[in-house]
Amino acid sequence: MINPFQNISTKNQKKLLWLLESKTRHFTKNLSVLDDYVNENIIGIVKSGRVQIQKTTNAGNTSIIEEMGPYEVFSTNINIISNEIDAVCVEDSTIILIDYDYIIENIDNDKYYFNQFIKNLFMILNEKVIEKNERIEILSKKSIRNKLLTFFDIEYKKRGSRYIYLPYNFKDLADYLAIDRAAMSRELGYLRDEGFIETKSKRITLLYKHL
Amino acid sequence: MINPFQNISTKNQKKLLWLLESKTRHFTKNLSVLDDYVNENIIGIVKSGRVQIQKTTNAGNTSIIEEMGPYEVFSTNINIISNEIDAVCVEDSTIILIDYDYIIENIDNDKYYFNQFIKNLFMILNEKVIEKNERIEILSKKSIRNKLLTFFDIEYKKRGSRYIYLPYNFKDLADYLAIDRAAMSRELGYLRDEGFIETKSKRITLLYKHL
DNA sequence: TTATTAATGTTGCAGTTGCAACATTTTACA
DNA sequence: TGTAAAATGTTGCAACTGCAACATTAATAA
Repeated sequence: MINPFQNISTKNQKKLLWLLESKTRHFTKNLSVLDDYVNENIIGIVKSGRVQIQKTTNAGNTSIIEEMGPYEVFSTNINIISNEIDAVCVEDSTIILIDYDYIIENIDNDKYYFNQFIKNLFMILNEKVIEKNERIEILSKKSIRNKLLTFFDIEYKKRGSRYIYLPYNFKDLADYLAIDRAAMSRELGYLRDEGFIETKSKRITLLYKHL
Repeated sequence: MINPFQNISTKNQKKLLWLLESKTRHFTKNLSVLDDYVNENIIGIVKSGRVQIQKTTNAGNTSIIEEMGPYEVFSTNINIISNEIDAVCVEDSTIILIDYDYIIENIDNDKYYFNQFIKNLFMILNEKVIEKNERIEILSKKSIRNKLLTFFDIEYKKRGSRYIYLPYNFKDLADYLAIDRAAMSRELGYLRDEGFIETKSKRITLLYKHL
């Protein structure tokens, strides 16, 4: 995880935030962060607390897409794909809000801290693109089984371990894979029966050779 | 589309490319651009010609994910998700190749042209993320009908027109939506029968009210 | 023009999936 | 510890979808 302020001194951080006319706002638990900025391009940096990117289905169910802590970055562009998706504080939080256009249109290109900040954001975006690509690769598979196996493959390659610990529950995994939870549970059962995997609580063990 | 060299003079472009130790390579038609750089993070900028991001299925069929002309940017990180995907020249092309790490690790942060270049890349990445999000939103829908309708919605919002001209064929659209072409054709037929859309060659007209 | 190939449309069918409903297990917390 | 709530497992069923095979139409080049 890349800190958007890495290689920028505390003193310069302040200058930077002033230069970009950023706003630091406190949000109490359950408040939506970007509600007041619906049609703007806002970059949010979590200073303290925790923010969840949530999706609310038309049935009224909410699911968690992502959860972020201090110095993680979100934005309308990166995360808020549709009007079903929102950024919500799950604790009292302090968020730094920066207008994307202020970054792009700023002409003070000679400030070291400004350029470093953009470089950091560039690196963060690069990571986000990779994550999005992973998800697209999974979602492009046409069966639940292939979605699961692709997910396992990616996790295996990332962590280099046959043990996958889910940092969320199976409902959230099903949402991530865009499949029905019950159908996923059924397919996991088949994979278990066929000896491909073992599951114990939130840990999945990959038993197959061809990895 | 953002030119990665926008706001950088020709003279400074040369300095930049030298600073980043970039390589400008010529590729004849049908050559793979990133074959020699499989496990590296390479950014490619099309200088002349055309490059396609292609996917080859295990059955040996290739489909086009994206096509790019002069001053469009691709990279292993952004495009080459899996080893099924490759960047291939469809014409004789000249490509500028830059190592991602050279950009990140460069310490000459005081060069105007360097900072401007990163800013440009940041904007380009931002656009790519938006595109990826669009695709994820579509792929997350559970039925072919909803995938199509979501695709229509996004196109309508982007272009503001009820006419959608496909810049590719229906097979490529099916690949983009990650659905079977025949099943898509069937569903488009239903949508036609139910009066939601009209199709004429590669033009789709949206007839429904709730847009 | 005509021949050939590519693109698109159509359809039967079997397998997969979403959905709903309920059972069981785990977790949270009073 | 006990109890309620949440998470997970299970299953029948109808609908959807992928697949294959073939028909039709459009595009391309000789």
